Amino acid sequence: MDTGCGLTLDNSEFFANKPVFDRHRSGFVMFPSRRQESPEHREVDFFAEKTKKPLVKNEDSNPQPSAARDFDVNIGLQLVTANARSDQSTVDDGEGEDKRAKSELAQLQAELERMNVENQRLRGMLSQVSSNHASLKMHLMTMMQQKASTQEQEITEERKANGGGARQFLELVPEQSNSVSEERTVSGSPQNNLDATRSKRTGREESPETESWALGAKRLNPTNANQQSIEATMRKARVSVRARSEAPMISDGCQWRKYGQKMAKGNPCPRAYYRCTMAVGCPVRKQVQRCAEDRTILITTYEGTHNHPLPPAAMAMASTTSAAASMLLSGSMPSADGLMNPNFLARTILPCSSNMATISASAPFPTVTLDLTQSPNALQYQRQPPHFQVPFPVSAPPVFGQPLYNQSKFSGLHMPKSVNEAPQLPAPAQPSFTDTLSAATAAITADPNFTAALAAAISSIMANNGNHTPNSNNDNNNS
DNA sequence: CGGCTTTGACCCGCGC
DNA sequence: GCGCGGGTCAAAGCCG
Repeated sequence: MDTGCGLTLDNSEFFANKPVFDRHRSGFVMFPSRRQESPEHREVDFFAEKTKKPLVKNEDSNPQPSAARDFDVNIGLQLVTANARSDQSTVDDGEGEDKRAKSELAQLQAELERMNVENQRLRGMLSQVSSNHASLKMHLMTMMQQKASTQEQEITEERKANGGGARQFLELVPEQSNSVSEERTVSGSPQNNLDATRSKRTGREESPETESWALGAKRLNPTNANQQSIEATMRKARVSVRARSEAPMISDGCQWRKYGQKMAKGNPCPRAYYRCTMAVGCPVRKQVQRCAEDRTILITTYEGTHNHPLPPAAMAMASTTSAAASMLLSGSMPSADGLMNPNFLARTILPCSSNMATISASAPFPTVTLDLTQSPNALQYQRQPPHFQVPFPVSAPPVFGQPLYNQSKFSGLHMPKSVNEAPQLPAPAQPSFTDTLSAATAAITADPNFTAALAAAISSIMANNGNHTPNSNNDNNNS
């Protein structure tokens, strides 16, 4: 099935490195024969690597002048071919033919095995890096929050002094962002209470950390309460992914357990509720539902942040949703940085998506909708009124991994544009290229979410590399 | 037998 | 206060 946006939504084939814990089952009534079908063939492997390519690739047959070749770590292939040539020179053509073929086969198999090991190792490293980044991100968000309050205070003071300018600045802040910000900072909000009670109800399955997250905002000192509140909002922030698929669920590399199903009003298709079971007490949940108007569209809504290391296959989606959630939150901040981010978010989160990302800060949960369907009218089906939309035309070709890399690589250069586009920012007039580059670099290094998107990109690159240049990894490039 | 799905019941917030 | 809808629970049953 072609999604038209480069996502492999074909149910037929998964990559050999697909994690063993990927064992989803369908939950839709509209597929009554699901039990009889192989689960692996009934789900969309959203971020999985594409089908295997032949081990030996003729590198000269399709030269790629693009930046993609920068990631071709070519070594093993030449060794193999060199050996083959060496064999050819020393072995007679007649009886040695089979021998040579077997030798080549053995070499290739050994090479393949080595590649797989190396691949796993790199994926593990990526997983660890991403895990570290997640904790750093939380820390950074706390600091950003503090900075925001400081800025708000300064703005208020400036407003007292100047009047007009600051007022204009504040009026440019989308209305909803205030409410979201409020939601994030007011620890005693009804939503927090709701989640607290829900955590109590689900305490049997939730970790003490999760419970303390929900209840802590009430008891802890202001600083901790702030962080707890941020974490609470991080959990509440939702990322909705719309993808065209006939499969009942997208495979994102995580392990999910279905805990409920409901008929939602206005939609003949039931909504299924899943909980992440990769770690005890992981707060991440997701809802899967088909679009009422177009049942080929699968809407998957993620909520929360994983509290455990993720397998590489899950990294892309998790990083994307995490980045979307955190950017959404930072975008709701009443600071200049916050306003800049939604635009950057839209360009960065899923730059390979062919249409647009919609950021909805509407109650009760701020939601980012990543529309991966090709239909230009896809967004019209959204029931929630978008309070501000960030349409971003993407020129990336319809391949998931590589455009992500490209976009991630260059999205930093978009940043200054975004900065300049943000009307509330007094950007310097016509900055020089050096300034632009510096700003881009600063933005890249300063934006915590870029790294998440980058992690997703790297993951995709690794997936792609495994396909394009299976021989391109060797021990010389381990570092 | 453990883990999963199914599904009716329950809880809670919200609007009237 | 009541009804509705969303979200979750938990017992029962299924499956490997």
